[in-house]
Amino acid sequence: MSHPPAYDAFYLAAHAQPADYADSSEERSGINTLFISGLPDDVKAREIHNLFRRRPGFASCQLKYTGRGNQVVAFATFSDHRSAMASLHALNGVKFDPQTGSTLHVELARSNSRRNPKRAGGPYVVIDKRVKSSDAKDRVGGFSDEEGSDENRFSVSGDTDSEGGASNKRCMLYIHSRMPLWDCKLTMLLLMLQARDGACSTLFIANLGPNCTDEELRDLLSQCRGFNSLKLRSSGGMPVAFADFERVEHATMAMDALQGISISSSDRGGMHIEYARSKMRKP
DNA sequence: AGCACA
Repeated sequence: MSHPPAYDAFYLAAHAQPADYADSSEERSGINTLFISGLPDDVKAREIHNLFRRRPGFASCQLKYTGRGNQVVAFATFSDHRSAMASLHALNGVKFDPQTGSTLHVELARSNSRRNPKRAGGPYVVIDKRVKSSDAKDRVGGFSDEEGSDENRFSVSGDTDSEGGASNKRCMLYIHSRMPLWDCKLTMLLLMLQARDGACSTLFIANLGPNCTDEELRDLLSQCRGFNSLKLRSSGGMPVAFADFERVEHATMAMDALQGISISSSDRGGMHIEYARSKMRKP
C-alpha cells in the first residue's frame, strides 16, 4: 500500500500567479521612494515619520505590516531622486533601536509610492496586511495550528525565468525566520491551489511500468479527493493514463501528492504527472 | 518525453 509522500514544503516550485515584479532593467533614477527594512516589529508609524520628516525633500512615508510573521517595513517618498538618495546614504546602516541593536537597511524601492498622503489622510500611512487569527482559522479549515513554535518557516518569493523567451513567472517557498506556522500553512495551501499554467482538471500520467493495471492506479487515485474517473491507454507500447477530477484544484493536489512516486508495477522510476492537454470528455 | 476519448 503506497502512501502519498509528505508535501515537499522546502522547495515548492509552484507555478503560482505571477506577483508583479518590476523589471530589473527598469530606470532606477526615477525612483523617489526608499524601502526600509530591519525595523523592530514593534515600530510605530510615528517613529518612521519622525525619522524622515526633517530630511530635505521628504514628502510622505508609510509603515507596512507585511503579513509575513511580524515583519514590518516602511516606505519614504521624496520630492525627487536626489533627495531620496541623500536620505538613503544618511540612514542606511544606522542603529535604529539601541536595545536590540537593530540596524536600518535602506534601499531604493522597486517603484514609487503612488499613495497620496493628503487623500489617504494623516501625515503617515499604515498598511496592515496581517491576517486576523480568527479569519486564518476559517481559511485553513481542518488544519491544526501548533502555535507554540513560532520560530518560523517559509516565505514566498517571485522570480522570473525566461527560458526560451517563454518568461514563465513562478513562485517558490524558502525558509525564513519570522513567520508563524499557521501563516506558512496558509501560504502553502494558497500556493497549492493557485491556478498554474495550463492547469486542467484532468491529469496525464506517464512513466508507468508495462504491467501497470487500471485497478492499481484506480486504488491509488480514489484516495485523492475529487477523483472522478480513470482511463488507461497505450502510447508507443507503454501505458499512460488520464485521471479526471471534479475540479482543477483537486487535480493539482493529486498531482502534488503523487508526483514521482513508484507503485508496485513501476519499473522505471516514479510516475510523471502533468496536466492533460485537454479535459477528459464525459465518462 | 510519452496526451485519448468526441
